[in-house]
Parts: sequence; C-alpha cells; structure tokens
Amino acid sequence: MATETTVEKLANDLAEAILAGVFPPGSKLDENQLAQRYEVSRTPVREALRQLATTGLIEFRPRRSAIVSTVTPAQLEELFIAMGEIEATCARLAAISMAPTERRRLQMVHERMGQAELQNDPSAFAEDNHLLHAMIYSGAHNAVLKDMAISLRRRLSPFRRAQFHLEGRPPRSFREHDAVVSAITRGDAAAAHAAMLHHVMLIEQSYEDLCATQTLRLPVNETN
Amino acid sequence: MATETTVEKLANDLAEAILAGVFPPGSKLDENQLAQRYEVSRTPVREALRQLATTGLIEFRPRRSAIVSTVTPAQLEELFIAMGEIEATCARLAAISMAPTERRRLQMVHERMGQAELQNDPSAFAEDNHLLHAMIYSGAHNAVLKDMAISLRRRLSPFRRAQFHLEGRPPRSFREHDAVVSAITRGDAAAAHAAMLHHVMLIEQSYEDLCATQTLRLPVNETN
DNA sequence: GATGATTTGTACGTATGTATA
DNA sequence: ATATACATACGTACAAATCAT
Repeated sequence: MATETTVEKLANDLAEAILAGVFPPGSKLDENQLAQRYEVSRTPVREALRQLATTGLIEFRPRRSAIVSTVTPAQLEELFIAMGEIEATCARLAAISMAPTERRRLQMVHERMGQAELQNDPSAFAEDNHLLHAMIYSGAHNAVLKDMAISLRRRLSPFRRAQFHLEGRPPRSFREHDAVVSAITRGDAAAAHAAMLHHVMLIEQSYEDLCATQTLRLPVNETN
Repeated sequence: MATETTVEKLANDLAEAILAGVFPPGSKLDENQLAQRYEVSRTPVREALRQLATTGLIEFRPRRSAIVSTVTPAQLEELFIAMGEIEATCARLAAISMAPTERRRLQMVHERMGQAELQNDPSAFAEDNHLLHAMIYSGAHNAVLKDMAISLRRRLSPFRRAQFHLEGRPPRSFREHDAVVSAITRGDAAAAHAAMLHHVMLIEQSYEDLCATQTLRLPVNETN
C-alpha cells in the first residue's frame, strides 16, 4: 500500500491503455468519461493526465480535451533516432563500466536468447530481448540515461512489437545483439556504440518495411 | 493568453523559484502555503507540483508534503555525465546534418563569444554560451534529443552558473568550444562528439573544483 | 451568428493517513 | 501507546469557455 493509489495507478493504467491502442492517437480524453470508466472522480484523472502530458504521451490544450499524441512519421523517425542514440550511449558506457558479473550475466541472457530463437519460442525471445536491453541500460550505471532509455522504449513499444512477426527478423536481431554483447563484454566502447546504433537503425528499418508491405499505418488496434 | 493560465504559469514560476534557490533542496512544499503565496487555490498548485515531479525537480511522497529534490553528489555526477553524453550526441548529429547556414551562424556566434571574452563582458559571454549550446541542440535536427538536452541543462543550471566566476574558465571554455565548433563546421562527427564530451567533463570538473575551494556545498543562495 | 449543452478550470469541503506530544 | 494536530487525497460544486445546433 505504498503507492499513491489512485493517481499513480491511474497514470499507469492510462498509459498502458494508450500504448495498447485502447485510446488511439488523436482521440479525445474526456475527463468525465475517464472518471466514470475508472470509477474515480475527475481530480485524480486530471492529475494523471497532467503527468502523462509531461511524458509526451498525451497533449494538453488550454480549454479543450486532452488528446492522445499523434506521431507523424517524421516525429516517429526522430523518436527512433533518439532511441538509437541513447541506447548506443548506454552500450558505450556499459562497455566501459560494467562489472564482471554484469558482463557475464549479459552474455548468459544473450545465449539463452539464441536458444529461444532456435527453439522458435517467440515469447521467451521477446522477454529476453527486453531483459537484454534493460541490462545494458543498467550497465551504463547512470540512472538519468537509464530513465530516458526506458521512457523512449516504452513510448516506441507499439511500433516495435510488430517487428517480431516479421519473417527472418529474430535471427538477424540475434546476430546484431551478438555484435553488441561481444563489444561490451570485451570492453570495446566504440564498437559497442556503433553496433547498438546499427541494431536500432535496423529495427526502425524493419518497422518501415512493415508499414510499406502492409496497408497498416497505425501499429495497433483494438484486438490487442 | 493561449497558455493554460494558472497551472502552466505556476509550474514555470515554481520551477524558476526552485532553480533560483527560493525553495532549497529538501524543503517542504506545503500546498496551502503555495496556494496563498501565489494567490490561487490548492487544485492548480497540486497539478503544477505533479508536473514538476515528473521532471524530477521535486518529489511526491504518498501522504506527505512534496519536497524539492535533494541531489546527492553521486546523482549530480550522473546528471553531468548524462548531460555530456546528450550534448555530445547532439554535436555529433549536428556535424552530420546541419545546413550550411546553420554552420555559418554557429561559427559567427562562436566568434562573437570570443570577442565578449576578450572585452571581458561576462553577461554577453554567458548569453552567447547559452545560444551556442542551444544552436547545437537544434542543429541535431531531433526534437526529442533537443528537449532532453534543454531539460538537463535547466536542471543543472544552478550548478553551472557558478563556474563563470572561476578565474581563467572563460578563455578555456572558448578554446574548448573552438574544437567543437570547428569539428561541426567541417562535418567531423567523431571529433565533434569527443570535443563536446571533453568540454562538458571540464565544466563538471570546474564545478567540483569550486566546491572544493569554497565551503559552499549548495550552489545557490537567496541573492540570486 | 446566437444560444444551449457540454466540458474544462478552479475552489472548497471532507476523510484518511502521517507525524508529534 | 493513545490521542491530537495537520497536511494530503479525493470528491463535489460552481464558473467560464468551447462546441454544436
């Protein structure tokens, strides 16, 4: 019961719902409706919305409903680029300052991920993928950068999810990780940076390919 | 009158007051007191506080007063490191993607800053220093990274202000800028990154020197 | 373009949890 | 340890502005 119950919970629930596509980009967030839906009053709703607004997930307009942020393709690319740069920075710092234990654990998770790929276990693969990246953020030993990375990753998660279903992406992803993990474990900062930048750029690329092949423009739908 | 009057204004005013040291780190932010002081009700105060909490400037505790964030030396160093990395990333991207006009303007401001240093005009120097860094953020052509850089710079501003008064810092700062600006204008991405990283590290160093020589631990006081 | 309905913005009251005597 | 004081958390009410007809 340590959490700030209502607002904290609401902010998380709302963020999750938005990222899951329950409230699609551009949709209005009526305070009264949200209050009814989550069975609270408008006050905590407003405070949660304001919190989400500072993260960029939604937009507050003066006297009108808050709306879920619409990301243009150009903005999306900027998010991917920023994500790549932050992750690459974390990878570089991780190569410099990870403890031996951290390096071993990183290697371990990476290898387990390779097995998941061979065994064609997408959920284990995705889970370890997440863990691997998180370990690199932590390995940078910088809470500020870590928070930035987590926030960006969260923001981009709807756009990254789709790519796991792309044919041939997991094995390639594993090979890219291999370059990153290898560079980090041997302490090659420049190589770790370059490899991670490359990896995230390819993630963006495969997302764009996905958009091109499918008629989908928005990455999410109600079925999620 | 486009702004969301009360809350938006309050959040800005409060942030400014905190950064100026009116509310020192660790001090409690009583909602009623703030409401009286700024002549509004508690509701906008709460919303402004929550906004500041997401930026890390203050901390919300479940059923207790919000407090101005206390930055430990370790956290401060992480902030400086993150700042250096983000600025260096912006410099690298700027070297790659600045338009010719932007490069010329950057060079121009840099030269003007050199004159301000020669003429011993600290306020002009400080102003151009701010402008120069801002131009590099913009030059990266990535709004996400730019916002991160601005936010970090703002957060660290109380700790950077002091260093301008350090003997011999401005000419050194100018020389460090020279390396950055030169690398950017000639499009040398790696050099721009390295030079900026070096520059910000030296800023942190001079702040630490300042702390060591003076008995001051907190960077700001009421006279500002 | 004006008017009514709906929704946001702010104020305030009550309850609950925290700190203190 | 129990009780008291006090500040926050949430709910509700009213005013002002937007939008829809």
